[in-house]
Amino acid sequence: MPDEPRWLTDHERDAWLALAKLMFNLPSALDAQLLRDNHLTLFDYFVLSGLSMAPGRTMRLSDVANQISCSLSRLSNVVKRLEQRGLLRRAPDPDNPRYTAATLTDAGWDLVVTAAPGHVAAVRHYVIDGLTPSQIEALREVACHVTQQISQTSEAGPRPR
Amino acid sequence: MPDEPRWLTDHERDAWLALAKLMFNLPSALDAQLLRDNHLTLFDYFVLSGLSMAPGRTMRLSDVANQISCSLSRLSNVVKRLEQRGLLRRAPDPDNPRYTAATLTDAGWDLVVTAAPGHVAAVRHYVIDGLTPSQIEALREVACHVTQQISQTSEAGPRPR
DNA sequence: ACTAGATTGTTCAAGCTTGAACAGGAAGAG
DNA sequence: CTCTTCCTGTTCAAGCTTGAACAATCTAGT
Repeated sequence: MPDEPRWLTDHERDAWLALAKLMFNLPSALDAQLLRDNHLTLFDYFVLSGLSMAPGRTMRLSDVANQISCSLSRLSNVVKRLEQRGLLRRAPDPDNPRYTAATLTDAGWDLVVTAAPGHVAAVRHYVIDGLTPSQIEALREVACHVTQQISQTSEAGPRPR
Repeated sequence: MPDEPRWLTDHERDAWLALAKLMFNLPSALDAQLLRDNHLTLFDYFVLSGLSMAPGRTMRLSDVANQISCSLSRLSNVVKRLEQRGLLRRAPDPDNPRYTAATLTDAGWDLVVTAAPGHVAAVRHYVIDGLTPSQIEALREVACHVTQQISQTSEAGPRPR
C-alpha cells in the first residue's frame, strides 16, 4: 500500500503539460515538413544524416540504433525501406560478418544535402528562434537530464518505488 | 534558389539533439510504465484523466481533441476501444445532437485513481525531480513557445521561407 | 425556405511500430 | 574442442496512426 504520493505542484504540472503537448505535436510538425518537401520522416532523416556524417558514410546498424536510441527492430524495417528506395546499401561488415554495415549511396547523400536546409529552417522556426541563449542552455540541460534518467532506468525497471 | 541557410550553432545543435532524443524516448518510457501497471497508453491516460476532471466527468469529443491537440480520427479510434473496455460511454450530446459526449464510467474513474500515483511518480522520476525551480520554469517557457509556434503555423504552412 | 459551407465524428485502407520468436556468428568457460 | 551464452539483425503477427472519404448536423447568406 503506497503512501500518499507526491503530487505535482501547479508550476510542475504546467511545465509537464506543456512538455507533453510538445511531445505529442512537434514530431508530427517536423514529419510534415520533411514528408511534404522530401518524402522523408524525421526518423528517416536522422538515419541518413547520421550516415552522412560518419567516416566513409558508413555505420554499423547497431551503432546507428545506439546513436538515436531506437529498437533494432524498428531500425531494421526503416533501413530496409531506405535501401529499397536506393538511398543506402547494406552489406556485412568485412571485419566482422556478424555486423551489418549501412552505406549512404550518392542518391542518399544528395537527398540529405537537399533536405537539410528546409529541415534546419523548420527546427529553427518551431524550436530555436525566439529563445534566448540562456533558454537554449536550459533546454539542453533539462533534455539531457531526462534522457539520462531514461537510460539509467532502463536496467533497474521504470519505477523503483 | 535559397540563400545559404542559417545552420545551427554548436550550442543550438546540442540543445536540439537532446530534445530530439527526449521526444523519441520519453513517450515510450511513460507508455511502458502505464502499460505494465495499468494496461493504458499515455494517450489513453490523458483522455481518461481529462474526463475525470471535467464537470459531470463528461466532455465533447471535439473538446477533448482540442485539449490534447490530436486528430479527431485518432481520438475516435481510441475512444471506441476505451468504450469497449467499459471505461467510458459515448452518447449524443442532448443539447446538440451533432456532438458526441464521452462520460467516464465508475470503472474508468477507478482506473484513473489507481493509475495516477504510479504515473505521477514516473513523471517525477523521468522529468521533474532533479530539476531546480528555475529549470522547471524555463522548461515551461520553452515548451509553451514551441507549442505556440506549432499551432500558429498550422494555418500558414510549416515553412514560410 | 433553401442552398452552400463549415463542423463533428466515423470508417477504411495503407503504412508504421512493437515485441516475440528466430537464425547466425562471436566470445568465453570448462 | 565443445557448449553455453551473448550479441546482432531479420521477420512476423498484432495493434496503432494517418489521411481521405463519407455521413450527419448545424450555421449563414440570400
